[in-house]
Amino acid sequence: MGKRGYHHGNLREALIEAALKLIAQKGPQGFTLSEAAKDAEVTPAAVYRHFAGREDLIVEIAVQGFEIFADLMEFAYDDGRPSALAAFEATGRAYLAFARRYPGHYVAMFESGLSLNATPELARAAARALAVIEKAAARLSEHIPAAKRPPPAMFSAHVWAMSHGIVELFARGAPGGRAPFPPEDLLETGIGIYLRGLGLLPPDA
Amino acid sequence: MGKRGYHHGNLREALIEAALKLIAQKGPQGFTLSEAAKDAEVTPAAVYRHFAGREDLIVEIAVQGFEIFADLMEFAYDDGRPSALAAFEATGRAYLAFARRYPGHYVAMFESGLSLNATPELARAAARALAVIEKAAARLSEHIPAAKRPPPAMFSAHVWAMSHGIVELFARGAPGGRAPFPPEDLLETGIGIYLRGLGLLPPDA
DNA sequence: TGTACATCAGTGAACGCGCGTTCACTGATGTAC
DNA sequence: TGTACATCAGTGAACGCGCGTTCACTGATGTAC
Repeated sequence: MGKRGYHHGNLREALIEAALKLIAQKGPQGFTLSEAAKDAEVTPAAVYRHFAGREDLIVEIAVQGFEIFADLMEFAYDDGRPSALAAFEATGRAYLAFARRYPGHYVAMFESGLSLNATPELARAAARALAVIEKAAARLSEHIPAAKRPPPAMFSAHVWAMSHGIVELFARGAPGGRAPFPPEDLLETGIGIYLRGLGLLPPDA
Repeated sequence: MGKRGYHHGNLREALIEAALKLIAQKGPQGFTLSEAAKDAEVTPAAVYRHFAGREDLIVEIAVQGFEIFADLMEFAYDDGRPSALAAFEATGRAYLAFARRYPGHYVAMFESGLSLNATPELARAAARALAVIEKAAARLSEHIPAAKRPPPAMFSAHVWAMSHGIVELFARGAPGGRAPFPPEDLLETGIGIYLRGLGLLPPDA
């Protein structure tokens, strides 16, 4: 990768990677600029060639995270194909896959105490990601008889809450310690039961 | 309360209260011993008359929290009265009420990165609290035909995940920002739909 | 192809700060007589 | 009731540390001629 010589070559990326590792390991508050710099084999002062400061680095990571997150979910949703239900379920799996594969991003996005309006760029990226979840829920809920249909925003809040709860409690080194079941199974069965409650799945599927 | 004079009177309690306030405000990593001491109008060194150190204070708070939490949920569960279903729902409401009324405790318990086995006392308190959730779920799930009954541990994991997700995403100053609905409503409707999916509530209740 | 030079990424020393923790101490409190 | 004394909760100064950030600098790189 060419860290030979005086110039690093790709310090910006190296700092982001180091920060991601640290954030995933010790949480967003435990992360320090100095340690990220050390990981990238560089003086702390060098960080300021690429970022305005500590906060700016975290924001950058959150922005990147929301963009990957939105892309992943959009890809999984695939514009509602082959069916609203299948697309919805794929989106849920993408949520969990993202949390699992990009733990540092996930933490920066949802646990750093960052305001999603910290910068316009961040606000835009976050809005795009959350819109995918809401669209998937809204489209699916059109299949529910209007009389017993919950508001789409409520539907998507339920699904998001269960997904987030499973990630926080069972997909990390979290407090409960050992997960009683694989998080993927928990999410699939949990959402399945929920959808059955809405009449979107047959009662004994 | 008698902070007159040289001796504080009830410094231990005052420190815990200050720490709770700080933890709820800035998260467990943002909390510092020195600031808690200042809040209690005392020198940082005075803390060491009552706690072995920073970690010990957090553990103490988590233990207290799990004990209040377990008591609240046991009271709400009321040994399964008047029915397994009603008791289960009351327990869920107690979960949310606890998170709302004791935010500092909740954060210390579930977001401080503390191992629940940090001390035997903590392990015991946590186990008692989690056992209430599991018992409520197990008793309720006896009403499901054995063939389509999920394992009780999975049932309670779902419910816990949705409760925790709602707390984290919508009941705090959290990322989503404004909650789309009151958290209490979200939990009630979400769990309601889930229970309907299990056949524990009539399809159109 | 070779040389002069502008650019700018990273250095290294320094700053002020607040942290957790220790230590010898002091003086208010409560008990024994 | 009054005095002597032991207890021990809180003080205040000090420590070493790592933090985020600044600054003048240096020297590798790449371009212009």
